[in-house]
Amino acid sequence: MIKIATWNVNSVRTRMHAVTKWLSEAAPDVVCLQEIKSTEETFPYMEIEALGYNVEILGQKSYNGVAILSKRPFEEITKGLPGDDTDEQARYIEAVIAGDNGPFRVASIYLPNGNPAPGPKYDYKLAWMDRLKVHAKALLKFEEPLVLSGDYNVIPEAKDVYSPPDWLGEALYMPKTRAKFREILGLGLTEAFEQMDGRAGQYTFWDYQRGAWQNNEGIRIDHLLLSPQATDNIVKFEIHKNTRDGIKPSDHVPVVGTFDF
DNA sequence: ATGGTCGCGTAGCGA
Repeated sequence: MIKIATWNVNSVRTRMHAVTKWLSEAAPDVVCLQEIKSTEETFPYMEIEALGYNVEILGQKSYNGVAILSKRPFEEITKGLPGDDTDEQARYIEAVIAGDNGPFRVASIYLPNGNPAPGPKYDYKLAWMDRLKVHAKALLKFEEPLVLSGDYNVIPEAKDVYSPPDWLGEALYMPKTRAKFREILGLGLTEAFEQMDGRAGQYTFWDYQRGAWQNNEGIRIDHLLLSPQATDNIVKFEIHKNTRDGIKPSDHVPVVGTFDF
């Protein structure tokens, strides 16, 4: 069994107390981190490697930054989303890892927020989603287990947000955003959540402001997108809500899939 | 109620 998790930690250095505790307790085999807000110079390699993980990052100072942690060695690493050589934001890293019955591929994705919409930031979001679609289409041709995991900054449906009317003008919920997300799914990917759960009100993010966590005013924006070969082999899906409690939590919680790879 | 909270880095932006 391979346990694959995604977690937007909102600064890996500030979150190390929570990250090390969760890694020890949940013991995932592969972890996709987003918003590490660190470069290779400042990333806490030692503490994470001490817990038994190999670490690869695409870092950036102050903003963004993604990482993949794996108990198994990496067979291949790709840094950056193809399709725009001028894009300097660190939002994509991909790895091939050996499973028990052959290799599987995992990506750590930090899709742009896109607010305010409309505007140049929203244009960047939509263009980034187009690039992701092109790349996902190419990856699906391998016909292998593939898990595209991360903070998509997309609320797929009304059931995935506490108050849909409040989000109509938000880049995370605008019709064009959701349509593009459906286009990506339409390539032949399945959302792990929809496959295994699908209920309304299952959130992965609660804002720091306005007592959102205490009032359960959340949104579901962290997703695992699966190729058919991964969908066929998922055995468990969990949202680790308890990490939203405690001292200095991230505003996102881990989303975890277990696979018979 | 046009606020409110984080993180980075030390002003103001991004979320």
